[in-house]
Amino acid sequence: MADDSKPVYLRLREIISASILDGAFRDGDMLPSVRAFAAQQGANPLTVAKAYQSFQDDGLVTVKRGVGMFVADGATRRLRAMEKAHFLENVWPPVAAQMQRIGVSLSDLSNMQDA
Amino acid sequence: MADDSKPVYLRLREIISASILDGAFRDGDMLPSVRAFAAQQGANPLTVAKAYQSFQDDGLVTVKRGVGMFVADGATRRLRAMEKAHFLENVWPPVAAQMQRIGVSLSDLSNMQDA
DNA sequence: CCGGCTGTATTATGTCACTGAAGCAGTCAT
DNA sequence: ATGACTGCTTCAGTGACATAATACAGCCGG
Repeated sequence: MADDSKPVYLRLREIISASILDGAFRDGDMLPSVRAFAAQQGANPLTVAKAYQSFQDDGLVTVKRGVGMFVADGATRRLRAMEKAHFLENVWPPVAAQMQRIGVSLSDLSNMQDA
Repeated sequence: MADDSKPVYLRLREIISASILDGAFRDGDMLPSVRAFAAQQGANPLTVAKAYQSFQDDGLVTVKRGVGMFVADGATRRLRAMEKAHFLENVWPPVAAQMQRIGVSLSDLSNMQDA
């Protein structure tokens, strides 16, 4: 996440995912066109298309060929559930293990957020 | 961490790092030889060497050419400090951001650990 | 219809990280 | 000196990733 060392198309995917979850794009909204988003992000249109591809594979966006790509109905909710499951199964366990090794507790982190 | 999608040499580095932090190797101990560790992990000796390289770049292991590699003095403490700083600066912020997006709180995670 | 927008497919090219194989070089016990 | 261990250097192969130019296919407002 926000890791510049990762492939561009994955970074783009995360940008879009975060935008949907944050409410910048809601169900039914049209996403930026492949060419427009590519220009905005300084990337290649094909790379953007590859990022969009993963979303339509999951049925999170519907494609109206010749018109644009739209956030599917219920996609926000489903995306949040998918990301949540992925987080709890694949992200959190190793993070928790690392925290134990380096001596960081959950209460340390909650105190951080207060600051 | 424990992510099979990451490069082998980084996975090896994490195995070694965890071993040191967990006390399997203490300051002054000799690490497994490049060839031995490679055979044990089913990796290429050069790949192991690349993992070890990152440790000597940080001064955490001292190299006695022709003899072996040894955990440097105070390396355990320094490694823990380095990993802790890296975690707080680079790992935790995006994780916290993602948690907020998907609706997972710290208390949810602490309840998980109880189970 | 037509021009301009949309996404998609094809092909080619360049770059770079990762991995691997073989051999060189230093240390030490014998 | 020899042999067995150590780490290290050099060369090469593979595949993923990103970019590019070009062309095609569907939609829509004029």
